[in-house]
Amino acid sequence: MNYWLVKSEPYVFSYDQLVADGRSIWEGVRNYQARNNLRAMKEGDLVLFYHSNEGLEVVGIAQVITEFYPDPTAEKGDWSVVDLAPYRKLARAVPLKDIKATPELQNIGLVRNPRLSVMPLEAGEFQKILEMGETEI
DNA sequence: GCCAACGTTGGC
DNA sequence: GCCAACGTTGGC
Repeated sequence: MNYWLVKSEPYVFSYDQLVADGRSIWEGVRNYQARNNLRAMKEGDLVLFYHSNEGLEVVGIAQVITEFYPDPTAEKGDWSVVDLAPYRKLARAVPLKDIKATPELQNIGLVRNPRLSVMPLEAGEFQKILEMGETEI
């Protein structure tokens, strides 16, 4: 089991939209590092869902339901997508400022490389954010 | 709306 | 292959 965090601008695609749709293709990644992270995802992996630009908080957990395949929206280039389904909404959203204020979370991509849209998390980091979100899985 | 950080592009 | 210029992202 691996753990991840993805970012989405909520006015483009929010966690609530994922819940409403039941599942979603995670399309449009055009960054090699983010793509490689997508490709490392395994079915069943859990993915924290972060709202960028607006909200600026981790709002829920998604699950990888289909491992990577070619991005149908890519006209050229070697890009990949996965399919995600909603897993559980956090009881309490975890704001970026709280993450930045938490010593155990100083190494995650949100803090170290704010522009990366798909990033791995250590199990301990994932668990810490769940605790902050008052959520158990 | 600004701007810093980062990634990509393209001229040499 | 280097590096300057440019574009994009995303927090503030």
